Amino acid sequence: MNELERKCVSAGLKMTDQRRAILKVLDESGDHPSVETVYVRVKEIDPSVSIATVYRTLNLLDQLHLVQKHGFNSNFARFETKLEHHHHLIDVETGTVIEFQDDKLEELKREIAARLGYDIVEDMLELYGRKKQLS
Amino acid sequence: MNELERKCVSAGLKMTDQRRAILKVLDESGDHPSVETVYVRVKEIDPSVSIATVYRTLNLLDQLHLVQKHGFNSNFARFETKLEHHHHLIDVETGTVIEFQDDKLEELKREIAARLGYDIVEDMLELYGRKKQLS
DNA sequence: ATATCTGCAAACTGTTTGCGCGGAA
DNA sequence: TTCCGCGCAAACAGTTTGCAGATAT
Repeated sequence: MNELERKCVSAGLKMTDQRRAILKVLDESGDHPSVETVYVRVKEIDPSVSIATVYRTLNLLDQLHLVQKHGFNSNFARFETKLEHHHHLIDVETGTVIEFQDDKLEELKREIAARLGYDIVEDMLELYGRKKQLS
Repeated sequence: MNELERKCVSAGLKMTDQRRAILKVLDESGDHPSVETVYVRVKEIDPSVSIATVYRTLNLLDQLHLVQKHGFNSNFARFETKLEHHHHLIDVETGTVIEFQDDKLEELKREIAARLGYDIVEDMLELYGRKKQLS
């Protein structure tokens, strides 16, 4: 029973085979899979799972804050299980995604929002960059 | 003939009544209207315009970099004509978008990217917030 | 026992596209 | 005259939902 599963149980969710399979996939995914990708991976474990269940479960986990739902400027959602707050730098040449975190940035964001009269509920910074040339 | 219209002509687009109406609406919109909103505003000028044309024109303008297309964590696109670099704070309650710019932020982003060995090509910060309560 | 969960298929939403007519250049 | 652009309706993709049966607790 993995961490995610434990949290689901204590959130009062019934632990079905389908959910166990989905949670296993999420737990083992180091990337940012789409619903379709999660679905494909889940079917390798249990081919009977329907995509409707994947959608329902993913949305449920998102509401429980056990996964993070991203838009990534695309017309479909992508998910990650890493819960610590972080941001993404995307290498425009290779598509590689680098995750980062910065305390000064966190403080500055809060400061900016406060100046505008808001409390931050959520936020997202995406840097698109090219590797520096060593000249 | 507004700025947008001039740019369209020099990009080789044919200037039809429909496009003129859409460009006028965009030019006069200080907010970040959705396709539907642009459509409604355009119909006040010319009720015969179809929503397909609004979609086609908006996408065209986006490709020409004459408007900026945003996702804003929503399932529909929103547009703005402001082209100068800035970021957005989205009111999660109302959907209102507030624009901001911050020099310290610009420097910090550059610093973070440099630390990771990158030069920024493009970037996007979105803050989702709730109005502070005056306690 | 019973409330929750499931698969299925149909519905929904935002968006795109093929078609044949019409209008800008 | 020649494309390009248009309105219309159908198609599309991703996602959600009503239903009736199945299952975890």
